[in-house]
Amino acid sequence: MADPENKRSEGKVARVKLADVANASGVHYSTVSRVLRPGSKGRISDDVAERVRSVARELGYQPNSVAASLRTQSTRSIGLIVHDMSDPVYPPILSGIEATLSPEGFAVLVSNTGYDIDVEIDIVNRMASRLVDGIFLATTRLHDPVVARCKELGIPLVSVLRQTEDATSSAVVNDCYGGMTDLTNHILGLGFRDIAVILAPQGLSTARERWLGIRDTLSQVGLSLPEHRVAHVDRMSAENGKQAAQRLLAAAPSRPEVIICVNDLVAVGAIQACRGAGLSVPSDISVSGYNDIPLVDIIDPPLTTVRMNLHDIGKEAGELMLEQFGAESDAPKTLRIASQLVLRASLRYNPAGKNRNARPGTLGPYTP
Amino acid sequence: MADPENKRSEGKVARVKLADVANASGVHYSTVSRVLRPGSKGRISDDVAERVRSVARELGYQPNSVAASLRTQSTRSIGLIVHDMSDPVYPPILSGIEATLSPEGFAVLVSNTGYDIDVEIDIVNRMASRLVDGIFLATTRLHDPVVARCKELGIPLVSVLRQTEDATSSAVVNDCYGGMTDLTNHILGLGFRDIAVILAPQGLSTARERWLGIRDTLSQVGLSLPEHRVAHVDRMSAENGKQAAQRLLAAAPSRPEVIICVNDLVAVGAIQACRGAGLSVPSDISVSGYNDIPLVDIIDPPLTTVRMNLHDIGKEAGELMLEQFGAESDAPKTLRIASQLVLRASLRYNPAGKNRNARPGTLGPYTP
DNA sequence: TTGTACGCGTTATCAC
DNA sequence: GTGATAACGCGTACAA
Repeated sequence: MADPENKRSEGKVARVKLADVANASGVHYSTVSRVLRPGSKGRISDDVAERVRSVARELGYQPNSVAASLRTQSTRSIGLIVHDMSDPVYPPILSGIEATLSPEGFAVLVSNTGYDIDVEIDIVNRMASRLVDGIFLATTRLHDPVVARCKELGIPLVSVLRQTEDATSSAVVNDCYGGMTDLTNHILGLGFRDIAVILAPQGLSTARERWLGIRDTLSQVGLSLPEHRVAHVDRMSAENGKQAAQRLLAAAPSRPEVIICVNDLVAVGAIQACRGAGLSVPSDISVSGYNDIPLVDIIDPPLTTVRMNLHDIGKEAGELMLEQFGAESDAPKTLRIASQLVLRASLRYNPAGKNRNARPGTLGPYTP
Repeated sequence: MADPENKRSEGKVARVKLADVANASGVHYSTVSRVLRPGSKGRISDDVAERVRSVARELGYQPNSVAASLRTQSTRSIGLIVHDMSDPVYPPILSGIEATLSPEGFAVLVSNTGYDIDVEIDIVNRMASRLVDGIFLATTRLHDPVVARCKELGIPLVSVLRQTEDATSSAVVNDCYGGMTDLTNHILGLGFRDIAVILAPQGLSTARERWLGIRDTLSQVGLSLPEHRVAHVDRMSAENGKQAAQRLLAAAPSRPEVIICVNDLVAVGAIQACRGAGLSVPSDISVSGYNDIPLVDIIDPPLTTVRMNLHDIGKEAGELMLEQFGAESDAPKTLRIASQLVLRASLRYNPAGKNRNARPGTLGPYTP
């Protein structure tokens, strides 16, 4: 049924190989190999090289990289494993990876796990079978069996976007801690004091760093969040964000001044929930996100968020991979790419927001 | 520098191969091959099969698919070529492709062309070198040298989302003509008569079909668009859409009742342009899009658009590819996947829109 | 500078 | 049923 081989041979155009070029050039095929591979050992006389090259071009010779791979034990292909490419954070990473690795002749094998760990393990095993030269893992958990499996298989690994707790493998991540710190400081600077958060499961470095960034910044000014100002989502979707925000609004008689959300989709859901509760954003309540995904600049209201430099993360991850190939056994590195605040209308300090249930403030004014 | 081979061998864990399993099992490695491959020729005694299998498991044998590929001339890998994965229409197609092809053991090689035709040709050549079993091309133009190149190379090709003029290769596309026809009929049914459009370059089947859908539907009720109601964008971005809409609004003293846009991003830009001109959408002017990309349901105003079933397009494309592998030389097929109207607030008929410059209507009421 | 010969790990086609 | 053996196309140490 699925038998590509048939079709290929049925293509009737027998691929031209080194031997064909060699015959047509009157030299041995090893000579052809040397000519066509820049950086092979012995030098070749210019006239032979020229003749071979022109014959190769004429015959339309295309190297068979499968045969080369079998010989060299390197496929010049690398895997990229993501939960779901439909999440807009991944495509820019892919293009960053391509930016550094395509010029080096690498191809990228992309696989979606669909958030299924068993699928993920299976993908790694298949990629190992295919002898990928390395794997970019965007799904890395703080404690990750998949990372362990890659080590076991001896496959060079670079985590992107997230990192393991022990940081024993290389990674390029966004500085989520710094990003959330900046955002929280900005929020405090505006005058907000009654703050709520919607968090994601703490098994990922992104989710955790963002939470720690908030918590530490608040505690520096003596603030801590009561339980009824903290909500959680299982997965970062708008729907989950909406429900979490509804829980927040129902959890206490007074509503918070601002909801800091773990990412943009959750924030979008939170905005919807506020609307549904008859609240206006940002007149009655403010909302912030994280990621700056496309279109959040033109939703209603435009979302205040934190932008990651995803393309750079991909580029740097590519560089790190190349380094791993080169070095004998480099110590694993973790690169943290800075993010930047993107201020938009969803966040505005409104001490006298209409309908606002006053809540006795115990804090003086705060200056950052 | 970039020398994956080093690393691999430095991984010191020599891969276990057929011969290793054979030694440990006391049989010949060809026997091991037969055992491990369901559907090989000769039958194997159950006890040998069992022993071999358990030894293989014990040793952690992973087949080397590069070696297998060299032998079978099939890599069970396929390419997916897109302009830019960041365009949200592509990821669902990828996951559809994976849905049909992963279970069959295929891996997907993804490449972004960055809208550069030379890069695209290069990508095809590289994929050919890698002996991909087939290519999914999402960039297909009505007259496409890349499609020709694939034919020349004898690589099975399935276009996704777009199709060539002559339809000489297989494709799975959205029924853009039907989708735009439905939308236009709906718009006419609401009472709209003074219609403007923003079109994309007609070198792609999607852009052309959408335009033809509009044009034919209008002409069926005796309408045709004057030049000042037609604008073009070079590329379908929000920024370009904004500029095109500005040109439309400046092109005539009266403004149109509705702007039908070639896709959602362009529509988003058009909405911004209308805002910028002091117009309210949809009170003063309506706007429609095409694609139903994420978040357009919650922008202001929510966008009326047409949804394509992208995941299905990918799935069917996978099926078509498998068919091509199986059949000797199937006649190329073009599958058209239906789309559906998604009605939202950006489109509302307002005969007496405030500020509206009346324009003498010469048409009676229209019933669809 | 160029040719020889071997091996990369499989699959497939022979024998036995 | 199972073992031996020849490809698959290329890279490279070694010989010439």
